[in-house]
Amino acid sequence: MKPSFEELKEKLKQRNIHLSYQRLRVLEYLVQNRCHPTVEQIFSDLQKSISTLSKTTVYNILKILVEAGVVRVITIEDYETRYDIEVENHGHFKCKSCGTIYDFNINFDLLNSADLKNFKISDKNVYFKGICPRCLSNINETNEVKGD
Amino acid sequence: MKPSFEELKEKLKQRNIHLSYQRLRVLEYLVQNRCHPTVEQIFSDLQKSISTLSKTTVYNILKILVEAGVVRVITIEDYETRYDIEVENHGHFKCKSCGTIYDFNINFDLLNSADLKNFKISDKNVYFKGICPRCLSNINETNEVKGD
DNA sequence: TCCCAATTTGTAATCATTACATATTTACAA
DNA sequence: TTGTAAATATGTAATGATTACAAATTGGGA
Ligand SMILES: [Mn+2]
Ligand SMILES: [Mn+2]
Ligand SMILES: [Zn+2]
Ligand SMILES: [Zn+2]
Repeated sequence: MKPSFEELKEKLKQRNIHLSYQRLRVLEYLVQNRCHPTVEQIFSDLQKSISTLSKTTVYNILKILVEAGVVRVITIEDYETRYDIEVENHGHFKCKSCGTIYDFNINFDLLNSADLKNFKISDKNVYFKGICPRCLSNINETNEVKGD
Repeated sequence: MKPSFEELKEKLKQRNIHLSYQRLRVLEYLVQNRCHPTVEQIFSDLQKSISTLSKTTVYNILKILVEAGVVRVITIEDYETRYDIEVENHGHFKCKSCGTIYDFNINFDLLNSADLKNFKISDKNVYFKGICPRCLSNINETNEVKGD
């Protein structure tokens, strides 16, 4: 878990993926910004320091990184695709109030279903939605009421 | 589970949602087609018998049904939104080969994570991907090889 | 240095979804 | 039954994310 930039570079080299400047910067961005950013966030942030960057390049690179297995796609909402540098199994919780996506650990071994006995499973995603503790306490403060 | 058309109509009445002809036909379609159809599938199939139907209407109705809690949105892939008349907790498996989305039962009580102790959870989605038994056997036949 | 292939870039095309104005239907009172 | 306002449906235009594509740039080996 928590793959380092160096480990990821090594993994890409092993898969014969050339480490161009743009690819390294996108990879570095994802390592440093584990908030599950959108393409727009990655592009607009990186463009500040790479003025020639094209959004098409960001799309291309993300596709390559996903195919290489070092990035995973998060589709909690049908209107926004997000990207995660952590590819090991973990759950995602999206707060409906502030929009933050939290990681959480769950025992994926307990997720076995007899119904899938003869299926070959290659990807597992667990998406929850609700209200995060920070927003819950804000709501309580606003209402000036203690408890639920 | 397996909500009947009549039960769903009753549920909508209770929520003061007028049962217009188009709404009933979309509801009926979802009850009869539990393959998790896309808007395009619902629209093009229904248009055969409702020639004046508008795709905007299908979008509007699905939005209302989702808000009323009788339909759930499935976002396994970022490029296609699907709809499910079964809103009780269950998992979804998408076959990467044939595209079929299968339902499967899992014990959602086991899905608790200590990390979410103070979170208010309102929606739980479990999405798996892989190859279904039918496609697995087709692949084996094609290769004329037994076993994996 | 020169050349070829990989990579990046910018623009145009695609396509699902939404916005919005108009048409139709429904509910209900007179 | 008729009139009227609100709800619902329709059709078209606008939006916005993603992809397609051709041209420009880069980088490594001969
Ligand atoms: Mn994550
Ligand atoms: Mn289902
Ligand atoms: Zn929050
Ligand atoms: Zn299949």
